[in-house]
Amino acid sequence: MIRSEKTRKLIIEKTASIFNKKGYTGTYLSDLTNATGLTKGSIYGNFKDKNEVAVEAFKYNFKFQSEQIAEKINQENKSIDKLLVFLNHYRTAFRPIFNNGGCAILNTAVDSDDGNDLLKNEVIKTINSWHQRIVGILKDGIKQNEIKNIEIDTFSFRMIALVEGSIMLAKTLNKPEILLNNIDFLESEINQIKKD
Amino acid sequence: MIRSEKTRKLIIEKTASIFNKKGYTGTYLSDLTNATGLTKGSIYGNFKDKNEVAVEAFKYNFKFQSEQIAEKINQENKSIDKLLVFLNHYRTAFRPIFNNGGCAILNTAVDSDDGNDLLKNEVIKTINSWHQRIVGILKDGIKQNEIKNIEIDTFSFRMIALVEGSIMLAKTLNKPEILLNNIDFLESEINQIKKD
DNA sequence: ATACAAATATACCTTACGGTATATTAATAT
DNA sequence: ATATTAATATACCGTAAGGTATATTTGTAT
Repeated sequence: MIRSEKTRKLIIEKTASIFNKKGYTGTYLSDLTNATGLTKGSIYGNFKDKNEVAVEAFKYNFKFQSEQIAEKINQENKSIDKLLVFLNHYRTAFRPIFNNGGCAILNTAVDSDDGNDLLKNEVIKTINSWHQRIVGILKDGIKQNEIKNIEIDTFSFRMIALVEGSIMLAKTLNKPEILLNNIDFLESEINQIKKD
Repeated sequence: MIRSEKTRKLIIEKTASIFNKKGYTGTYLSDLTNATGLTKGSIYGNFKDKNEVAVEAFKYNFKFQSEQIAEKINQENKSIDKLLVFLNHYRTAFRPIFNNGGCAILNTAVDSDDGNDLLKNEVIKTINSWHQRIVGILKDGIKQNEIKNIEIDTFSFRMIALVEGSIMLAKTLNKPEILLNNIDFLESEINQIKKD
């Protein structure tokens, strides 16, 4: 790895959780230099501007979670099991997620929704790909005759919405059981769409 | 109304949606002076600091919604109908809510979660009172033999979580149907806890 | 060992942030 | 009409924001 790539990586890794916690406007260049031990000159030598760092930080935060989930999902064969594995991920992952400032999608969606188009577009792309991932699993399950013929779009967006809303509540109120209970609920929902 | 009260009201009303859209750090004193037509001196004559304006703006944003809901709820007698009225509120209210920058609870929760304790505590108080409101309706319904003996806390937090998560998704993706579909779902859930 | 390029640091710019002491204006009571 | 108080505006701080031109250092190929 050439030097600049290494530095870019260093900057992204060290600042990702800061952006997630404090948001785009709330994260200052001084936060970036403090966290990395680098100077502004070095950061601007590797990134066009603060916005580019923020976008990369968001991608990193999401990737960090999605890669763990993808790994678990790929170990399962049946669609139902893939969905359950995905859900169960949050039962243990919520602690590190909370420590990292919460769900990056939720945070960045709210943060960028009124302004900052670059970040907003990135969030939209990310949600869509997450959604498509679930849709794919459901479609496959229906094809394989494992899953009933449900409204795929509605079901998958419901899963995402409930997970995101639960993360917000659980983190804000410091009540993890809200998340855990709603995962229980979604699990029972998933078992209900299972064919016999 | 004495002059200062009038001005405080003016400042809160004119800046509430700005705070909701741009967040605490993202809203500058210059935004406040531009929106109100007042000077910094006048604003600081009526508020201790920017934080106090932000807290009042949040309260105003929430009140704006909750008062409409409360009015509708009070017109119903049966617990089930109160819950349905509350949910159905969002079918039409989502447009003005989106134009105002989205759900104030969601936005402010995310915005204040890592830092700004004043705002955060206000959000927590607000969520708790909202939750208690739903809990009260459910308890009453059970007492009156209208509603089955369900897990009140779990059920009410699920409602809130799904509504909040749906608002986030619907607004970010510009797909109101996500919210509407999930309201449909919650409606059917409510009808299921109804005693025959 | 030296020349060259790539990466980083230094020093600085402009702008505007949040906040405040003071001056001015507007309302009120006598 | 005048004195007093309340409300608002003016003019100003100190600080730090985001960003950049230039100097310096570090790595690399010869």
